[in-house]
Amino acid sequence: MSPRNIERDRQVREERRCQIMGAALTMFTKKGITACKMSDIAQEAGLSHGHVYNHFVSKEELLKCIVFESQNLYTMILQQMSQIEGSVPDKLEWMSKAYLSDQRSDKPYWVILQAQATDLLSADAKELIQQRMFENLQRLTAVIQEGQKEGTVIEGDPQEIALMITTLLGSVSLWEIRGFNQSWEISVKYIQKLIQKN
Amino acid sequence: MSPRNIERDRQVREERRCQIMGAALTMFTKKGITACKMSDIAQEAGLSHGHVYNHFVSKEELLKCIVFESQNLYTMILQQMSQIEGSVPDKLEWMSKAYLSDQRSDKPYWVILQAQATDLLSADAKELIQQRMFENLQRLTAVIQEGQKEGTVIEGDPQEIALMITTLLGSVSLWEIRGFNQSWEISVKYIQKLIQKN
Amino acid sequence: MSPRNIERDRQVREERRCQIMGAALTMFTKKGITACKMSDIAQEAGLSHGHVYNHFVSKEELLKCIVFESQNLYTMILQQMSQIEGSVPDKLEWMSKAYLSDQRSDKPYWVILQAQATDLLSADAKELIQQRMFENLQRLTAVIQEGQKEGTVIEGDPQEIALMITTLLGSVSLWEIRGFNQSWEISVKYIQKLIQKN
Amino acid sequence: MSPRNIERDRQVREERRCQIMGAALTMFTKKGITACKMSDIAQEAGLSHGHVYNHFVSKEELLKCIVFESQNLYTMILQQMSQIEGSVPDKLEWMSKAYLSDQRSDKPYWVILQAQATDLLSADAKELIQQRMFENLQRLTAVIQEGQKEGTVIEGDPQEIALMITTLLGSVSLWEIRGFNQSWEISVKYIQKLIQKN
DNA sequence: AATGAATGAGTGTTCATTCAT
DNA sequence: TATGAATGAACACTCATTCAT
Repeated sequence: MSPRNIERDRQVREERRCQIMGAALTMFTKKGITACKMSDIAQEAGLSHGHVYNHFVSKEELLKCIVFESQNLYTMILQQMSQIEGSVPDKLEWMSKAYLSDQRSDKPYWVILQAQATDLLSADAKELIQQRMFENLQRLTAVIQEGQKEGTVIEGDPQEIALMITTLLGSVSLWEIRGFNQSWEISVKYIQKLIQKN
Repeated sequence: MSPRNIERDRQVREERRCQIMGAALTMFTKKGITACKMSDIAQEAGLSHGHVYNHFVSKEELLKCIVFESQNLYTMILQQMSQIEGSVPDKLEWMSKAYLSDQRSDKPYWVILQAQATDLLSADAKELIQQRMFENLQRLTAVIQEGQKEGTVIEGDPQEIALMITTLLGSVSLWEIRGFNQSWEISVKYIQKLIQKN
Repeated sequence: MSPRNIERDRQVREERRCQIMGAALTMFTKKGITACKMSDIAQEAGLSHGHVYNHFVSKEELLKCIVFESQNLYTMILQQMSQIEGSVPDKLEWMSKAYLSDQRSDKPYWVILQAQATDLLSADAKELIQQRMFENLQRLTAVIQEGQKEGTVIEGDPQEIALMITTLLGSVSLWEIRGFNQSWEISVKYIQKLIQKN
Repeated sequence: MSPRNIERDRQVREERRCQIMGAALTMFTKKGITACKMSDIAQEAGLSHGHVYNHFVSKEELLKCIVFESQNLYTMILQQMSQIEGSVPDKLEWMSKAYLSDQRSDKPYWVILQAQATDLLSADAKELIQQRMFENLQRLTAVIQEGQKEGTVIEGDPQEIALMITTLLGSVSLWEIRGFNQSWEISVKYIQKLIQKN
């Protein structure tokens, strides 16, 4: 009735939404997006499967939201990196650590990978995901160019280099899933090596 | 008694088997292993879905065979690499090209990745896949050690280096799936960069 | 070419037919007629499943032949009984023993029972089976009447009594299948008791 | 939280369960357990086939429940029989009528028979069914012994006699299925005859 | 909002039957 | 005759989605 309650309701609703998305990311990671049932997600989130549909109209919609959210997080990391003080290699080191340490058992990269390879999503949705990926790639490319200008990053097509780093980070994040018990931390120095000028 | 040509039959049977496995690798790559139907595979192979079961008792069995076959191919590439004349960086270059060029639209790495994350396979099967992965990693590690001895490869834990190379190769092989149109060929020089002594 | 060979061929063919029918009776008993595959039968008979179709056009046909054969055997037992020297109770005792001892692990009654309750057979076929059953029932009824005339069998509707005996014999033959380890032999004396005049 | 009436839900759920079990007994009787489809049962029960699985995890499970339920009903009849006033022959007469009249077109004995002979059920399940059958046989045996003590039942191994009665009841209950139109009622006097002292 | 009963399209798998050899 | 590769209709079972309460 009072505006207080309306605001409160909106907040609660938003919380539920996050709760579901978190649960979905966890379960999509654990079971794979096709094998993961809506009821798995609901159970992980602690509510009934019917109720999930009060927040997301379909599994497809839910997946899209998760993917976009994950991409936004990556965008934010890239933006924060730009504002780091220091050389470009320093920035990249910070970014690598931020990207890899952020994840516990959830693997957003893994979910995006599956999303791009399933037919649960429409071609349009996939296109949009890809476009956002490119935007993030451009953000990284810009930093690489900056590094080449300041002479701290190897020569070569900056987009190639950015692509190399992005995909390598993703693959490293999958070590846990694949049964490699190495910590992601060791990868940071090799990524540095990859871009450093001799 | 039998009016059939036993030897001929055996050959045809073997061919059909390969045909099915090829089709399965293609379709698993294209649709994802869970979303890919047995009838998709049958259609791609040009036979009825029922007949697939005369060669593989289940989808699980078929997946296992494909994964093992793919791992065997990688093993063979690693073994051939060892016998290449030249320095270790030369060997690694040959191996990278062999690994990446071998694939057209089929992405064995992608299928293995999914296989490790699906619950279509039993824990036992996954364990076996992982074990074979480690064996291949050891083969690569040995070559890295050789390179360190001959002084052409950077110092550092050789297994870490091998893991980085493996990871990089895998991540590059997914470019096509993810909608990056860059050719894999540019990646070879980065592997060289990764291992080169400064 | 020679009549010798033609005759010989006919014999061999007839043997094959019996072989298949025997295998089918065994396997229908063991697995149930719906669950029993044509290839189970072929394997038991020692030939390929395709070859079964050179002797029986379908599973339905094969089942019908077995049922008719089993009914014929029962008919023969009933006919032989009529020619036994002695009182009607003696005849019935002989018949009970002949019926029950004839079977090893094959249970013709069990197969007929299933045949009457499955939709593998057409209504027409079931009707025919039932008609033959009635014919056999009439044969037994006649003997009961004879016994009533000679004063060795209880009064009452002779067809009722015949039905009682027939179905009881069938059920006793199923003891083995049902896990009762009692020998069928003990049942004979109770059947005697059932019909004897006080 | 829940806008549902828990108690009401439980009741409805229980009703549905009974409804399905009843439909399954009917259809298993009519078509045979292997030939009977889950959707036949669902249709008979007036709901979708998918929903059956919300109550029984599999066809096997459903069959087991029906068999156990049928055996429990028989157990109850045997227990009630023990408390009947009168001689043992009176008790047996009551029991025979209770057993045979209870069934309309459903034939629990027929379903149990099939259950013991199909490979739909595991060996363990079959064992359990058999064990319960023996328990019921023992209950009947005890009554026979009682009759022998009071001098109203013939001498002889009481378990043999109990087995004969059980067998006879079963065989009579199949008359309808086998196309014999005789009423079961006539059979009651034969059971009396079977046990009566001369 | 919140639940879970209910639906039915969809998928893996089986098996009777056909037919080229 | 004899084989087994090949087909496809059929069925058990699953799960996203809907909706009455």
